[in-house]
Amino acid sequence: MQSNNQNTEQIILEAAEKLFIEKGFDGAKTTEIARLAGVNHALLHYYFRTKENLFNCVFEGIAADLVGFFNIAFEGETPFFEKLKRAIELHFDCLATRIDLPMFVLREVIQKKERKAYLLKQIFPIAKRLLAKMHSDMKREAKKGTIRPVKAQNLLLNIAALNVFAFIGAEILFDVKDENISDALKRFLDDRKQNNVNTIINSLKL
Amino acid sequence: MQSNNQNTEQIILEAAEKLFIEKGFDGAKTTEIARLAGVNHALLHYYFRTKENLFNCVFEGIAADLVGFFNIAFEGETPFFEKLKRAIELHFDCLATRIDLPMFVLREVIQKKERKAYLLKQIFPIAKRLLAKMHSDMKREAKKGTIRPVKAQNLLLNIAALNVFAFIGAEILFDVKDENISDALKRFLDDRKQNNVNTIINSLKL
DNA sequence: CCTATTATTAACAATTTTGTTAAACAAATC
DNA sequence: GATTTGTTTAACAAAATTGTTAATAATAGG
Repeated sequence: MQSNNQNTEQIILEAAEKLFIEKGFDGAKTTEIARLAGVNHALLHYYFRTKENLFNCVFEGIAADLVGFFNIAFEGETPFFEKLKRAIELHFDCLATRIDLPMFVLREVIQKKERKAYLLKQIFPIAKRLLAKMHSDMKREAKKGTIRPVKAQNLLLNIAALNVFAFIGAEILFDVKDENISDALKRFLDDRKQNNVNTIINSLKL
Repeated sequence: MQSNNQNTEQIILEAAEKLFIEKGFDGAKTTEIARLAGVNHALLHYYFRTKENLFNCVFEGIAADLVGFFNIAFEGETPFFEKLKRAIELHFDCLATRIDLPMFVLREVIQKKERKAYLLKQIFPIAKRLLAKMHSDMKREAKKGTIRPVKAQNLLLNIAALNVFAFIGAEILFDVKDENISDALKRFLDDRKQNNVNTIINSLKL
């Protein structure tokens, strides 16, 4: 079953991604990754040189996705609360595509300061732009008297907290391995999504 | 510098706690724990037999603390919003005593299903009682028309999300190693604490 | 003070883990 | 078809990691 192909690299990457997400950098072993990928473990080193390197390939891809999720929202000229609702739901849906990504990134970022530095460097310019946009929108609304005076930073953190924690909670309360997204889990996430929108919006409304 | 004492066990436990929290079960090595404790690494096995065992001693202590934090709140006959405010602040303050505990427990619980089972078994009866109390209080308030109709489960999750994420955020945005709780971090946490109370209460108020 | 018990260490050992190397194998190029 | 280039494997090796054991040091009890 030797593939002798360009996509061997991809197969290793996919196995690595699965195990790194499941067990973390320290918990996942290169031998196990190779075994899961169905290749000799020397091949893993042939393609990626070191475990660290392989991990970074996985991590940077995921981090880029996750960072991008913040980029989409808060553009356009729809009314504020509509825009806010859309942003929260969009962010939630992005996270929902792989339930275990948020916890993976948090875990690895908090554990190793180089990764933290890497992520912050990615996030900072995006967050700054987003916060500026939110701030100006919120100032306008506050002047109109339609929302409470809340700092944009706090609103953003509230959204992140509620959305991210939905998936952390899901990992604690349900079995999220593999593709078995049970009905109970689906209901839980739907419920949390709606709750998050309502909680944020109601907390702002006057 | 041989202590030859009863407290050697305690010294090892403290070193283990520090490294397990910092690096996780897989990342922390028993040799390093012994070195940090200043003892021969055979002694670690003499007292705790296995790494797994040592970890459980650390973990169960911390988990018990963390679980207990939910137990204090929502008793007494003060007005609902006062009670709620007090509960949120108390929970926040408990977590604040060791900023890195929430992430530690989440990480380990999500990674190993035995630990998850252990924690859930601890949490379930407490959460059930708490939710029942919240539910009856909230029903009364809803009837009075002082709060929106929100499920107690969602309110509890919202509080947990906002409070826990304050410390996860702190770990990402600040350097939380050791005891150097910087002024900036202190301000951040104070700000988040107040924000969390306001967000929750405003999201409920009609 | 002698003995039994407990605490501690040095030395060892099995296994795991990451990584290398040289050789086999396949594919493409000339 | 020979040569070159890139892919894959088996075998090896060093270091790390967890754990054991037997001998030594300290302590307590009689």
